[in-house]
Parts: sequence; C-alpha cells; structure tokens
Amino acid sequence: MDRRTPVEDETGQRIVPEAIRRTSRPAEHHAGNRYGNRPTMKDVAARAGVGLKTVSRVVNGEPGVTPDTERRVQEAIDALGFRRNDSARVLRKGRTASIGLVLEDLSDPFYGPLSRAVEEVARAHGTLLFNGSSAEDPEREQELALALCARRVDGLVVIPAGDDHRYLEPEIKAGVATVFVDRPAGRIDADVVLSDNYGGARDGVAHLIAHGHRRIGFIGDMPGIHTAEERLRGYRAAMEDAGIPVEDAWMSLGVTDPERVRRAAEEMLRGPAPVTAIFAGNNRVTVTVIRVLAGQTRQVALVGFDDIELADLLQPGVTVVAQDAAALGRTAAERLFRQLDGSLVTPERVELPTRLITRGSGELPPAD
Amino acid sequence: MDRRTPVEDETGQRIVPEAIRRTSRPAEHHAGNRYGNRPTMKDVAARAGVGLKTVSRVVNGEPGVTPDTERRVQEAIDALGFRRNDSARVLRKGRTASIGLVLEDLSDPFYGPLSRAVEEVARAHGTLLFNGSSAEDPEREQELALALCARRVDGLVVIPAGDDHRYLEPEIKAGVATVFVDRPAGRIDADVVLSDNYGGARDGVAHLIAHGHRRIGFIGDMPGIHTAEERLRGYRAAMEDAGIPVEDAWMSLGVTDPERVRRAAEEMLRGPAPVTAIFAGNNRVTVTVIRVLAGQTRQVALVGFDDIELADLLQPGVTVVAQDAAALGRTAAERLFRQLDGSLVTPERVELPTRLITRGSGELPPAD
DNA sequence: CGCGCTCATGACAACGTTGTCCAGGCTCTA
DNA sequence: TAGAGCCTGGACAACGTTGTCATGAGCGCG
Repeated sequence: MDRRTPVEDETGQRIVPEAIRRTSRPAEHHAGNRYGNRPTMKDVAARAGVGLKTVSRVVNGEPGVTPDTERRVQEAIDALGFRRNDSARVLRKGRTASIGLVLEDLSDPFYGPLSRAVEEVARAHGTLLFNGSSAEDPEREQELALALCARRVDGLVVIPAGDDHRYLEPEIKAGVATVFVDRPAGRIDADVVLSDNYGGARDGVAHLIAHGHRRIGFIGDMPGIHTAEERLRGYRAAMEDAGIPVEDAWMSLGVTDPERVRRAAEEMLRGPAPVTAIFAGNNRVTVTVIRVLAGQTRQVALVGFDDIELADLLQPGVTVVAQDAAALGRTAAERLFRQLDGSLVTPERVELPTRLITRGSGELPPAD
Repeated sequence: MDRRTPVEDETGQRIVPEAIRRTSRPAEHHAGNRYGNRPTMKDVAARAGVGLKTVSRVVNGEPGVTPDTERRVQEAIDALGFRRNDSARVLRKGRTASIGLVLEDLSDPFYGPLSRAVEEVARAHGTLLFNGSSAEDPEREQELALALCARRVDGLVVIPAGDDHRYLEPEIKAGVATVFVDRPAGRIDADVVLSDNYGGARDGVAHLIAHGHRRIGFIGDMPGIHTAEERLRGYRAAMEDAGIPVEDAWMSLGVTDPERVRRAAEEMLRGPAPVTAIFAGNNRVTVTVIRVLAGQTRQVALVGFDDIELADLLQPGVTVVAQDAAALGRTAAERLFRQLDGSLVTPERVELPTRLITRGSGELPPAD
C-alpha cells in the first residue's frame, strides 16, 4: 500500500501523510490578491512588453497580431501560468456559456443518464453545466433555480418539484432560456418535455388485462405529482376500456417509502378477492414490490413503470414500461439551445413515447 | 392528454403548441442590454431614490439601513424583478462560491451517489456545483478541469481519467483547492480519497478461498487504471496467502465491454480444469458475469467489486465487496472545504474501508 | 516625393458589484 | 447650548476583461 506507517482514525479511515507542499497554502491564501496572486492580462502585457489589448487578442485568437508579438505574448502567458478570468469576461460579454440543471436527486438511477445527456448537448455547444438536486422540495428547487439565475446561466433545465413556477417569470422575460422536463411547469407558459406517462401506464395495464387479469392493483406516488396522476389516469383508462370497475382497495396512492409500499402491497394480496397483478407506479415502488412478491407463495403478475437494472436477470424477468431518460434530457437540452439561438419561439409541449418491455413478470397468468 | 390536436413528428414525439408568450423572446434578445434589459442596482437605486451602495446593503442584508429606506428599496427590487448579478460580485469579491466536479460518467450508478454527496456538502457551505464527465478521456478531463478553473471555481473534486495532473499545478498554487477521488493524482502532490481497493479485493478473494475454492478467475479493467491494478494486487495477495499459484488463464485484464467479458468468462469456464469461482473487478463486469453464469448448468461462485442494485433479489444473491460511493464524495468534499478555510494544509491520502456483503453467490461450494 | 491606405497596437471606457471613506444629521451629555 | 460620538447614506475606485476608437508606422502608387 504505502511504505509509511498508516494511522487508523476513529472512522476506520487509513490516513497516510504525503510530502509537504513546497509552498504552504494558507500563507499564500491570506497574502496578496484574492485569487492567490493569479496573473492578469495586465501582468502578461507588462512581461511581454505589449499593451493589454494585444494580450486579449492573443488569448482570444483574434486577428491583427504579428507572429512575433504573438510568440512573445504566448511565452509570457506560459511563464506566468496565466488563465483568463471568465468571471470578468462574462461581466463584459453578457453570456456565461453555462446552463443549469435542477433535478430531483442525482443519485436516482433515472436522473444520471438524463443529466449526462444534457451535459453532452451542452458540451457540443461549448457550454458548462451546473447541477443541483431539489430533493423533491419546491422551496429548494426555487432557491436553486434562482441561485443559478444569479450566476447568469444562459439557460435552465428544470425537473419541477413544485407546481408554481411564476417565480421564474422575470428570469424568462430577461432572456434565460428555460425548459421543463419530466413534469410540466406550473402556472407559467414554458417549454415542456415529458414522457407519455398516461399512454405508457395504459399500455402496461392493458398488457396485464390481455393476459387475463381483472383484479389489478396500482401503487403510485402522491396524486399531487403530475407523473403519478397521469399514470393513475392511464390505469383507470385501461380498466375502463376493458369494462372492469376499479375497487378502491386496489389503489394505493401517495405511498413511496419502502415500508409503506410493502404494507400496501401485502394488503392488496390479502382477503377473499386479492389482486392477481400489480402495476407499480415508478422504479422505487417496483423494487419494493418485487421484494414483497418474492416472499409470496402465489404467483402475482407485475408490470412496473421505469426500467430497472438487472430486471432481465430476476426470476421471472420484470416487465416494465420504460422511459428513455437520455432522450428526455437530450430533447430538453436541444430545445434550450434552440431557444438561445432564436430558432424556437413558441413554447411547446413534447411527449416522448414509452416502450413496453416484456420479460416474464407481466405475462404470468392470473392465479386465482 | 391534451384537447388540442396532437401532431406526430418523425421521431414519434407528440408536439402540442402552447399559448404564445406575451412578449416574443427573440426581439427582446437582440435589442437592448445584453441580459435582456435586466435591471441593475443602479436602476433600483434610481427608482427607490437612494444611493447605489444603499441598495447593495439591502440586497446583502448589511446593517446600517433604516427600516423605512429598506422597505422602499425592497419595493423597487420587487417591482423591477431585480436579481443581483453574481458575475460582477465574483469579480469584485474573488470567491465564486462554486466548486467543480470532474467525474467519469454521470450515468454510471456508482457516480450518482458520489456526486450527490459532494453536492450536499457544497450546499451546506452555500456553494454551487459544476459537473462534468470526462468519459475516461484524459484530454477531456484536462479540458474540463481547466474550463472550471477559468470560471474561477473555488475548488475542484477530480476523479482522474489520466495519470498526469501537472497541468493543475499553477491552479493549485493560485489557490484552487483540489481533491482527487477514487484514483490517485498523477505526478503531483495532492489530497486523495480512495477506497481500499487492495484490501477489499483481497478480502473478497479470501472469502472464496475460505469456501473451498482454489481455481479462482479474475476479470478486471485495464492495468493502467489504478483501481484495477490495486484489485488485481489484492487478488494475487489473497491467492499467495493461501499458497495457491495463480495461472495466467485465470486472469483477464483490460476487458471491460460486455462482449469481451462474456468471452473471457466463458473461456475460464472451459477446459479440463475450469475455474470454480470468479472475482469480478467492477460493477459492469459483475453484471455481465452474472449473465454468463445464468446460462451455465454448473454452479460457479461469484464475488464482485462494487455493489449493484437488486443484487439481493437474484438467485443466488450476489456477494459483493461494496464501496461507499457517498462516503467517498462526502469525505472528498469535506476535505476540500477544509482546504479552503485553511484548516487543512498537508496533502494526505485517505483510504475508506470496503465492506464484504454476503448474499449467496460467494458462498457456493466449488463444483468440480 | 508625397499622399492616402492598410494594418498592428494601445489607451480608455464600460460591464455591475462591493469596499473605503467621508459628509451630514441626529442624539447624548457636560 | 456646544461638542463629541454615532448612525445613515452616498460618492468613488477597483475587480479583469472586451469593444471602440485613435495613433502611428509602413507601404504602394501616382
């Protein structure tokens, strides 16, 4: 590992001292300029014996500089380790070449690919990405979005936690391109990119019905959340299309933490006329339901909204209605940049299709 | 869905026009100030009939303003929709209250929680987080890191893709706090937070040996990657400790894409003396190996490095050496802020322990 | 040979904010 | 009532960069 003696601290971390830095940091920190003596264009100019503006020209690759002068300037830049201060540049130019992404929780496997997709589009436009998690808290969403606006991001991609986004009106008016993803914006006209939650859920439930099920349970998120509402609506529509009256005992809403999902599922599976199939309203619910079903003797069919990793390796494989998270992110980001270059003016609502992936659990026959 | 007629475009997206915005954006965009007529403190001051600095005081909650004046200023702020321009603030103050995170791939489930943990610590320090994926490309890592430095982030958390980070030396000298995570920095003295890859792999392999295995395969990433090297070293150490000579046919290195992992695994399982257990070097390898083993008639034991979701629901459950991605991120971010407040001066190397989670696949007896 | 043209270069202001410093009005006390 | 001290408010410079414009040298051409 390391030849020096390791010390074990209270948390079990092994800490090994490295060589001391040549220059101690704090001293540098408190002395001199705020950026720790960072050279500016002025310094470079002085060293190269040229004017300030000439340095600016070289740094930005503008024409009108003799090769000889350019060489002198470049040498000074390298010698001083100069790096342009983009804060000042932004102040002057007005564009920050950065956009913000406000999502719910970066550690949710659904948002990783979405964020990555946004980043790739941003990168293609020479733009950096700020990231922030709202943790499903409307206040935190607003705080984050406004903090990003204060940083003068050129645009915002928002996965709404709240249902009132009027606070963004002045920003949008001031030119901040804005796209909402996954859930629609509240009380404001704006670009929206969604999955077809209604259609996806309807198809998933219809799939169960097609395999002979009539008593089908639905476990989903709070009705206040748009996606949850749409999926419930899809469930109801599929049932109605098949002429099956839905019983209250089959529906569990606003249930999201594993313990309550577990109880809800177990309840549906009890009694004289238990459900023979369950439609799970999102990936977290699906995972918990799988756990519950694994402990049951009777076979219960399952279709989940959102794909989950390794779903194909379980016994049986988990049938899901999959959204394309990357496509959501990509579409949103592309629309954002089209707003920025002026080619997109009218706010629209885009719905991406979902895909039913059959793997076994949704094709089990009813076991009454 | 929507009562207006949906139009289906070539990609199957359904597009529904929304109401036209009251003010058309592009016109606003090209006319007037660069920020689309954003009010400044000067505007607020004029409207409130006070001095510029007084507005600044109110905005920043500084003392020395009568309640009456403060009210007038606040009214003007609300009326104009003023939002402080942090770019200018940064230029003046020198601290951006933002840090950068350069990681490999945000859509990898290992990095989501890590990123989220960094964000939480940042948030606790009133700091925003830039995110960027290097896609395992050293050049792109450097490009990203330097772009973040040009934005004058206060600090950088880097998950190295390359093995030479001397390009960051001027930045570190200039006061950019820097912490490397998951893999050590190359050719530079810096703070590093790692998992105990060597110890974890050794424990995992020793676990297999303790269950009677002697012919144990190892499938891992390129030897150039630090974590892969350490894990291989752990494998060798465990084997040596048990007095088992390792055969070349048992090791497959530099193999990471599913197809080649599949071939490597199948090869190890062929022949007169096939391996009876496999140690998988990372989460992606583990998943592919699980797929291969699912197709085998003979039972083969498996221990994987990195935990994977739903590992407990498979048959058998997958035994893994788990790293705590969130702890890595949290530790790194905390050290970064300790650098910033000056309480951390000497670069150190911190190693976080791993945890062996037994779920069945690692406890299968050898089937020769 | 001189005129005007091109081109490299630099001086200067401006971007929007905050830190410093000073002015003027108030209160309190001797 | 005068002087000291405090409190509120504002004028001004500075942060590092870029856009505008002026300057002066070099050069071609009549």
